Amino acid sequence: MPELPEVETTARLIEPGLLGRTIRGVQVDWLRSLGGMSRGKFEGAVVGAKVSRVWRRAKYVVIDLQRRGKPAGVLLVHLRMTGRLVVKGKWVEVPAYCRVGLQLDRGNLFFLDVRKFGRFSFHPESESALQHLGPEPLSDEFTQEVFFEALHGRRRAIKPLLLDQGFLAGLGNIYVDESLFRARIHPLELARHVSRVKAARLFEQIQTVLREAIVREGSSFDAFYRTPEGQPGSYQHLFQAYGRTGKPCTRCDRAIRRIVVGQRGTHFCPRCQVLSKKSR
DNA sequence: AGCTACTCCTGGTAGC
DNA sequence: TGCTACCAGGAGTAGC
Repeated sequence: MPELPEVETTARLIEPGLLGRTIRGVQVDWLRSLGGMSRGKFEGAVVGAKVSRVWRRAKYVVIDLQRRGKPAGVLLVHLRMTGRLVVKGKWVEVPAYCRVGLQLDRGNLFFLDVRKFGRFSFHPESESALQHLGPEPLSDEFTQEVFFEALHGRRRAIKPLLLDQGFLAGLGNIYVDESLFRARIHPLELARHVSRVKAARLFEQIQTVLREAIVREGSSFDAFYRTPEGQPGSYQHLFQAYGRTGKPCTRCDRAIRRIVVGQRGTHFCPRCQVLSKKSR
């Protein structure tokens, strides 16, 4: 499922086909993808606008729009489970599972989404729509010290906390499991009981996992995530925990266990990731 | 504050 | 073969 590395890859790969393009028309095949806006309002907001920038914040692809050189709102695209963005050239038949399409002065942008959880929504400006999000894990403002202090005040288990986009932006189920595995921290360890040493390890592993996954253009292991060019990512070959239930731990050979934490499948090594007594 | 349960969705697959 | 039941899950929300 698309998390920070997959969304980063998507934003990077669609940008060349969108930059400077003007939106000529819209096609909406699933109204709820617009996140509550009517078809007519959406059309009025975007038709005639020009794309000035494509970037990523948390798990959102952000498409900045302009009119006559001035900011004219943003499109926020959240891929959720099965969303994809694809830029196609001149003539196309509409791809399967297309929920929203933008006809451009050159080419088309399609939002495809099998399960319809994703969103393709217009906002007058990005700040208020993105203000609920925590720090970017690869930004300068996110430091070891900031991370340790933030963990210190929380009584929640570490995994649900890392999945909370208001605490830290961009991580999802896969990269949380991988980061906790590499840092040797049990997913149910209470955040306040994560020592300074372990917090430093987790900080490093979160950044390492994300950077490596970006280089590999994300993870593809089922029929869903593909880059906008249709290629699978390759980080799934480096999974050590996620989806490896029953397989040997790469460090100690013990079988990887699967439990459910906050309704999410959670994978860890019961020997390497031990729950401290305080957190039991 | 932070937990659980529920909702939204559908393709794939296991079981019969 | 063809059917049903169940599974995956990000984020928002309700209720405790």
